[in-house]
Amino acid sequence: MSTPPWAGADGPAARSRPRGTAFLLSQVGAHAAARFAERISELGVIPADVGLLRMIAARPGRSQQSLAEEMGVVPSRVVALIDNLERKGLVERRRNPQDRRNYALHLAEEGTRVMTEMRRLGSAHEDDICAALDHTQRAQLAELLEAIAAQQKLIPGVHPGYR
Amino acid sequence: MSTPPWAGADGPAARSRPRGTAFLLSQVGAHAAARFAERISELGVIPADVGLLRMIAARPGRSQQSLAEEMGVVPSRVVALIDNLERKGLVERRRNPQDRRNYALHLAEEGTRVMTEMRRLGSAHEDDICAALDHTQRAQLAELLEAIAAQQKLIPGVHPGYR
DNA sequence: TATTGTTATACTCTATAACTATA
DNA sequence: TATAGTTATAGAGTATAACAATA
Repeated sequence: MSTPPWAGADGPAARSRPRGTAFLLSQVGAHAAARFAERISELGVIPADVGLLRMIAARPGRSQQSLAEEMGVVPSRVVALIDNLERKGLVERRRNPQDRRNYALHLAEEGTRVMTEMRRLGSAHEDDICAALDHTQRAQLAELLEAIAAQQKLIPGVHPGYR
Repeated sequence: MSTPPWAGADGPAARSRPRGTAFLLSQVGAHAAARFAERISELGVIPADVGLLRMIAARPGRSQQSLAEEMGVVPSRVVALIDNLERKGLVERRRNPQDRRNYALHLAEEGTRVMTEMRRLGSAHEDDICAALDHTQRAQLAELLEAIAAQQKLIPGVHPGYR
């Protein structure tokens, strides 16, 4: 790990001033993301897979192209990701008889099962990360973060770090 | 970008429930980290460099080995990072006459100048990220994040994502 | 000629392990 | 024999661009 400049110096003098909020945000955020990745690894998926599965579940039959656009990645990246999910039996590529150029992507049965597991893990993750806060504080934190997210024009549900 | 499962589904029904706090944390945190990396790129350094410079500034004369341990990376990784900083004239490798196996690392003049710039950028970054919040809210956010960081046993100033 | 998906290629990042020089 | 640092190598991840099939 490295220490960004806004982290405060190492000496006792510097320790006394409050650590930067932006640094704390990115430190705690990275920790949360790492812990989540750890958790879902037991399902054999990576964070990018989680996003793909959710996008397919939300709109079954969509094409790889549309996923690439929404994820902000190049189509060839989606090929590899879907290859993986298909090999694990989580997703099915079905030929579209109307337009045989693209695939209609669907969750396989195992994919649906994994999605259920992911929701369970997501809840546990939430409780783990917020264990230090009571119900009121969690709501407070969420409110503050949502204010930042809105002002920074972050798209709800889209995670710039998970590709 | 992908959407983790705790992000809420895409449909209107799912939109209605509050987005997970853990997701928001990692989303906003990743955004903050990316913006910071963007900012410091004008200085020609990456986040890992920033950490190295700070560690060297805090304890001049230390060895590459000690940096590797504190960063939690392999020594060969430090070689490349210091190579870069030396090539840019930010850091000097000085032979230790007592033990000619290791180097004593010091900031070069340019390195000190860059550190000053980094502090300036760090302040601007802080104001940018927290622009949506007033002074009281920033303190509140910092308090909540510090509670999480402490409970999760995060080491102050050590960023798991910046290596 | 345009579009979807795939493959080939190359580039970056990083870890492992062998190696050099010093002790 | 042990330690600090370096280099060589290989592997993962990912983007670019050429390509095949279909429209």
